[in-house]
Amino acid sequence: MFWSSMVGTFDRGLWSDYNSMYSNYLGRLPMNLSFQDYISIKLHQTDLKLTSYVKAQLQPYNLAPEQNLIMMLLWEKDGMTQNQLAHHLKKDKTNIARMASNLEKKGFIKRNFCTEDRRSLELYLTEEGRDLKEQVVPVAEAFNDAVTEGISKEELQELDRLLTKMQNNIEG
Amino acid sequence: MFWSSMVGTFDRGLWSDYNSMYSNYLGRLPMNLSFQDYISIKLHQTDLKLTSYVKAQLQPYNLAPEQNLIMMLLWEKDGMTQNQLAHHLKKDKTNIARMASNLEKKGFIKRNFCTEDRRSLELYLTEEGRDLKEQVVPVAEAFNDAVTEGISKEELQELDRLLTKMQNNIEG
DNA sequence: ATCATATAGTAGTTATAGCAACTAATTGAA
DNA sequence: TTCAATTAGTTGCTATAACTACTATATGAT
Repeated sequence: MFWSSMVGTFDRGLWSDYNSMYSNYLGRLPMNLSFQDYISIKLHQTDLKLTSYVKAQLQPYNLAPEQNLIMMLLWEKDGMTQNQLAHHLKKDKTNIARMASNLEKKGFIKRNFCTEDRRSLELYLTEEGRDLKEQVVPVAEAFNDAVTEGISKEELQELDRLLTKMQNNIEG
Repeated sequence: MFWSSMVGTFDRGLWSDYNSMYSNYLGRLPMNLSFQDYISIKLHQTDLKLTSYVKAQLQPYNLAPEQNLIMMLLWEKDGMTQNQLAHHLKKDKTNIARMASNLEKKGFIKRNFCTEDRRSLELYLTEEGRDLKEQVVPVAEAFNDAVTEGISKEELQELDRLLTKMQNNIEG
């Protein structure tokens, strides 16, 4: 995201021209602000980088990143409805519906209407989807280890706290 | 993003059932892990929340969040090429091309081929695009203030440092 | 000067994200 | 019991993001 809170610019003006490393390949352009100085942009770019990385890691298993989140939940307990998944993942139901539809097309899950509430769709793993767990969970753990390498539990808690605060700041 | 580094789960098992607040509306589902315990997911959700917030703030001005980033750069200096913008914003050139095309359709910019290099497109503000600055910059500043409220410079620097570390961790 | 290579931009595809509008099923209140 | 309101899911739309493949222009080596 953007504009949020400059970091590392305390000694220079907002639009200072310090960023000479860009001038190299931007040529005649007088460099102004580096958008990395805004914490929201940095946050956004970090998220994109992590997503892009894990996407590449999961590619061999024919799983997209967010599709994998659904699989992670189903590996723990399948039979969840799309609505329940939406609550767990804090996502719009339309996204869940489309991701579940794609997972079904790939043959990893089946969707059955719930007998108690015929509006609801329960998601169940297929054999193929169940087998995937053995291969994908290690990838997920390796990703986790890689991202947090050299970051202490205390630092992670602080990071979590600051992210929570930013979220709360724009709530209500 | 996901699976990255649990926070706040040091006293309970990975798949513990502590999260009773979900049990309320998830009904018969035995709650397992809360995905917020993974810092990458938290990061992703925070980013989405900030994006969604600023999107709503910019809606009255007919500017989408990332379109506004381009405008922010052009308000500082217009005449930049799409390629230069891509470097500044660290985005794929295809994204810049489509966003610039949309900004042109909205009448905020004009795209002219560069005379020295006829492959390049230089983006120039229209009167309408230039006038937008007066209205949108305060919105951006208000967003920045809101997000970082109650967060010290030192905390922002620490946040920036940890995000940088996570990015570096998955590089090369 | 010519031709291989590199660069700027476009178009197509897939995936995510959220909004509005819609259908079908359920629930709840009069 | 009946009808309004709610809920689960789908479809369509817009925006972002990154990949591939493509065109047109520049550049550089010979």
